[in-house]
Amino acid sequence: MNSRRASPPAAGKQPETAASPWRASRERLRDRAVKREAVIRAAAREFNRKGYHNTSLDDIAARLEVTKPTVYYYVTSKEQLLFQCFVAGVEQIRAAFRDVRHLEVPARERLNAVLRHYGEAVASEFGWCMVRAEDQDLSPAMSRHIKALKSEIDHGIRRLIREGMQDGSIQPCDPKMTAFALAGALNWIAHWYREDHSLTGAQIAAAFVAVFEGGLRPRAGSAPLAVRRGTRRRARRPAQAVAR
Amino acid sequence: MNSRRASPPAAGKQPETAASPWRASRERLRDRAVKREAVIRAAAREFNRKGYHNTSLDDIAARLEVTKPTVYYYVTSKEQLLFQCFVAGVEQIRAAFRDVRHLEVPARERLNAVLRHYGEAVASEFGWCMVRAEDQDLSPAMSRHIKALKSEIDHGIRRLIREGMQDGSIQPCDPKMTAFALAGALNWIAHWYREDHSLTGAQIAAAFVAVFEGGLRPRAGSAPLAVRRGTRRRARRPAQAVAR
DNA sequence: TAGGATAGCTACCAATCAGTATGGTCGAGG
DNA sequence: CCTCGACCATACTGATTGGTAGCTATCCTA
Repeated sequence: MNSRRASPPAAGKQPETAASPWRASRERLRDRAVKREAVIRAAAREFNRKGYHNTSLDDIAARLEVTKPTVYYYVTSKEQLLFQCFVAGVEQIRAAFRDVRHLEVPARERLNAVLRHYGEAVASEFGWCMVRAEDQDLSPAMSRHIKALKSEIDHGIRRLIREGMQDGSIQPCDPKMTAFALAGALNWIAHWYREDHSLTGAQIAAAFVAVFEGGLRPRAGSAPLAVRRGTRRRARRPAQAVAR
Repeated sequence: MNSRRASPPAAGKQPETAASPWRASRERLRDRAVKREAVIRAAAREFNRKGYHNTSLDDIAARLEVTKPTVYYYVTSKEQLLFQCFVAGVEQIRAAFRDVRHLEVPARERLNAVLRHYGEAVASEFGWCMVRAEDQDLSPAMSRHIKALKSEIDHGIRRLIREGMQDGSIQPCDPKMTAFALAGALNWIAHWYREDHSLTGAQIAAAFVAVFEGGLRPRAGSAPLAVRRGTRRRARRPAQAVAR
């Protein structure tokens, strides 16, 4: 599938106008891989802005100052484009699991680390594609592939939860439902983050982890947990959480 | 818009094959409102199964054993169809807020009650439409309308959180981020519930509320588990949470 | 300099689908 | 029995869009 990945897409940067690798015919033969990545990245941005179905390949091509057949020169179908975006996002999360595997800390802390990376990935430019890649839009084969990847991550979270329950760092709970709740909250970031960039992905992830960890019910000896009193007047901002 | 709503769509039932009010030309003149609702409900089911863009109005019509112009006889556009499904779902949540308004219990418990209803609504047949109604797919006017409704719910949750912080029933936290986390987790139910009906909507909502309340970190008096190492074998089940 | 590979473009096709024009059918009121 | 209007079907359009055929231009190599 994604053979020859020169470098992981390095989400999070988003140089905004990311000078398309064409233009200067001088560097035309540069490297096929970097162009391919530019295509995928451009697709991710457009999907993020307008959704998969509302984005035509002409749109993506225009964004790169190229024509549609050129896009097809680097990608075999629109479906594959979505799939590649998905993989780029998921890969960041898989990396997070690998990173914490060897840490010698309680499972809850390993889980927190994964969740933080998870949140950052969802807030990245590939987040939308990763979270919203619908099997309804994909061929059965790709759908299976995607489900397998998602399932892997899900079970990774569940495993950390179980380990935490065993080493005493996590409250006894239902691993499946808890994993669903955690992943759901983080996935949803992709829906509203685009319109509300008041925090970075890392800050959001950290805030979420704090909520998950402590829970809503006040703890015995933990009054001064950050946050000054003085309930802010509701700010009347456009942001919302219910959806998008 | 939805004038003459005979009875609230009563989600949750889903008589599955909900005998379309057509069929026997005998009852043709029955009641316009019930037919209109049947159209909306059928649309919700199809959207839920295949997604908005992968569902044609011919599909919906076929499901009702009718033709497309008939659908247009009860609805002005596909967009409006989605909008009506959205409203049907959101109305359940608004009702939940109204219900708890007068309860004389700590804000945390009122919040929990709302979240439980919220979760049930998302798991209902209108859940998908409510959660996935993309402003990208809608005209600016309807998009604004939907955002307003979503925002209303979001701020309702935030308000309950603030009230809970004031009456001491909720741990000090950032109301905005906490509301996002809660709503996100619940919204995400719509993604996977369709494939995993092992629990009812109410059970899921209850499980989630339990997680939110207690948090992951063990509480003082509640976890006598000290614990050996020995990572449990992973269970290898098909379900997943990451998305869908 | 011929030949091949790379890379991109113009022009087109075929399919899908939201939405409509038009006309038919059936029950009700006169 | 006859018209009126509610209701629904047949058959069409117009626009979009994923994808392709085939030509062209540039560079590398021999």
